[in-house]
Amino acid sequence: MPDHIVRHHGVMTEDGTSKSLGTPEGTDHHGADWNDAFQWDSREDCEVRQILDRIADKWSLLVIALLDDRTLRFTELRRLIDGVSQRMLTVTLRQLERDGMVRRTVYPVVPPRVDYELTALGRSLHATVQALVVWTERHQEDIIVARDRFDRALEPIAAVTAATAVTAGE
Amino acid sequence: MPDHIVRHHGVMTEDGTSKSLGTPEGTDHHGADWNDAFQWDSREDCEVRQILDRIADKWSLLVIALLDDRTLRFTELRRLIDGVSQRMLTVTLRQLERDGMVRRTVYPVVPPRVDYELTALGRSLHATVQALVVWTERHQEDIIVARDRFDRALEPIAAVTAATAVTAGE
DNA sequence: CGGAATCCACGCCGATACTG
DNA sequence: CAGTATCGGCGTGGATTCCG
Repeated sequence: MPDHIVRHHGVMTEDGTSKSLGTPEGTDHHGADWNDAFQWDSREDCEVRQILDRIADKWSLLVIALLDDRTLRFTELRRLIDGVSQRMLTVTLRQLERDGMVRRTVYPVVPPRVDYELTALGRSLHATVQALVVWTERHQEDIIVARDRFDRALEPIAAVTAATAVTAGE
Repeated sequence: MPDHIVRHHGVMTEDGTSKSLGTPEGTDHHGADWNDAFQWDSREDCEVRQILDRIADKWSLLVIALLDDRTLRFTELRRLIDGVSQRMLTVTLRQLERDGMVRRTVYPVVPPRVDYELTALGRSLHATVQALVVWTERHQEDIIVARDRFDRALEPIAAVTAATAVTAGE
């Protein structure tokens, strides 16, 4: 048995909710005691959560990063972002424009020319987003190692499960 | 015509790619000149992008925020996160465990007790994530205002479109 | 060139039932 | 209590077509 899974033995009570293992206040654990510690609002309809879902979007982060300090045309963005479809790029840019992150400029020429650039709000977001990107770059090795450990720890379990099934089946 | 949409008039050429509007180097714009400016890798199979997609996940952010400095049981997390299904919480926690963000501790008691807590890696991520949350909280008003402006600017266009359709139809 | 609109497939996710 | 397994809806997003 890998001891990093079961790291500590409980009191072997039949009640997992026993106070001897923590949980001081019983069931009343989601009242004011966690909320006042500047934890954010967990409600589903919370504005912050909706906004986070939007900016944490798969393509939004890329667009914001690429538009930093330079103006790009639609097709340029399309080329720079590997794997994005025309539809998703359009949708993403519209959302970012709606949220005030991106300014869209249409030139009345033919064929059309449309430029996209970050607004002040978008640039301020970029700084924070960049911090997240930097964190990811600096820790990606740790994450890869953790994944390998996790996956290798799981393989033997799968093997045992298969063997058990065979044994039980015959 | 709202002038904030067409903010600047081009040269009225028939070629939207005209150099007179910018784009100094012509089509060779995605070579080394943008990549060496510490811009991140835009390739779809890039590790950083995959990891970002994961941690920017709808539920992951909440779980990481809630596990900061405290250990929680499965059911506690379930109660604290409004709207999460048992399935998604399980999946999210497994992914976070696999990525080395969360430590899962199983107590061999009946009924089972499972504790979740952040690892050192998870805590370091939390700091960065928190910055993003703080940014969102501080700018949510700006975003709401921007959305209202955008939506109100769009309504008259829709009205004109409908009127035009009626006129053309009769 | 930069979209908008339509169609459709795939995958995510919720609901439900069952297990240890 | 803390899951796993299975099914099914439906939303997301890709491919395609057409337009200004």
